[in-house]
Amino acid sequence: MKYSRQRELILKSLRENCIHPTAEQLYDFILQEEPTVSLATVYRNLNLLAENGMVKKIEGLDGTAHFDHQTHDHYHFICTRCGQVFDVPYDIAPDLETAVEKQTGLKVTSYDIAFRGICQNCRKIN
Amino acid sequence: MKYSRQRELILKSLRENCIHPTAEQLYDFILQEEPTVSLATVYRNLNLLAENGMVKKIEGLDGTAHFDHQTHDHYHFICTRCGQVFDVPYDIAPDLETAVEKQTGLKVTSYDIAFRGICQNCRKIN
DNA sequence: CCTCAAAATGATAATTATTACTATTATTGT
DNA sequence: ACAATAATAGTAATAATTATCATTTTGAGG
Repeated sequence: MKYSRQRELILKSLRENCIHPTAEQLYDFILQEEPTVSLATVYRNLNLLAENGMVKKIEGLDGTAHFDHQTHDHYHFICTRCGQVFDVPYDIAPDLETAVEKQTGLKVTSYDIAFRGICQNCRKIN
Repeated sequence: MKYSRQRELILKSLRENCIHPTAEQLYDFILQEEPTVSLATVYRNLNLLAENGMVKKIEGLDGTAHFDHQTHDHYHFICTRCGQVFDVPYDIAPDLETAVEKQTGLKVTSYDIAFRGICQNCRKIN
């Protein structure tokens, strides 16, 4: 994997954006700093970075993929009203790989949990 | 919600298909019995049935939505080689809603776990 | 510091999954 | 049987993502 200015910018931008953005959201953000990057480059690099474990790709929240600069184990909660994504700490359910393997014999290489609900902000409003 | 022959057929077909099919897979299956149903009808009804809790919509496995006739609490494992989806029993991690609420204050209304790995069949082959 | 092969890019076309639209048909309560 | 309402088939439209490809950038070796 060779260096590229664009990839560095994408990674830096993701780290500055703690909202778990989609590729398109991150693209819009990046355009402000560097208006020549291509949407395809953003998609390409986010997937590449995810394959290499440098970022996390989160699927199953709302149909579109989100990206997370935090790579340590943790889960996610999406507010079904405002769409905001929150982190859920790993220790609410640690070591599920082992639990699954014990019960089913299936060897888990990765997994995600997508929690859904209404966040505290939206709950207040209504 | 009025009765419709097509919806009944869709539900019946899903129950006969324990492979957690996508809308399109189920559509192909249904065509053999009833060649006049529309793909749109399959999508419409699967979503409708899911909203009413009669089937489960599974997202986050591989980018496309799968459907499950089993409505009781359980999780899923997808083989990243052959794409087959397996059930994972609920008791490997029960009552996560409460765990999340205790730790974060967020009220969970639903959640899914998508486990990934290589299934036992694929493991044998390679 | 040149050269060149490999990798990355931007721009856009293509694909895939899903939803929207609309005229027609089926269902159901009266 | 009638009318109101919901559902359908068929297709167009949309949204998200990936593929393509000509051009540019990177980095290792002479």
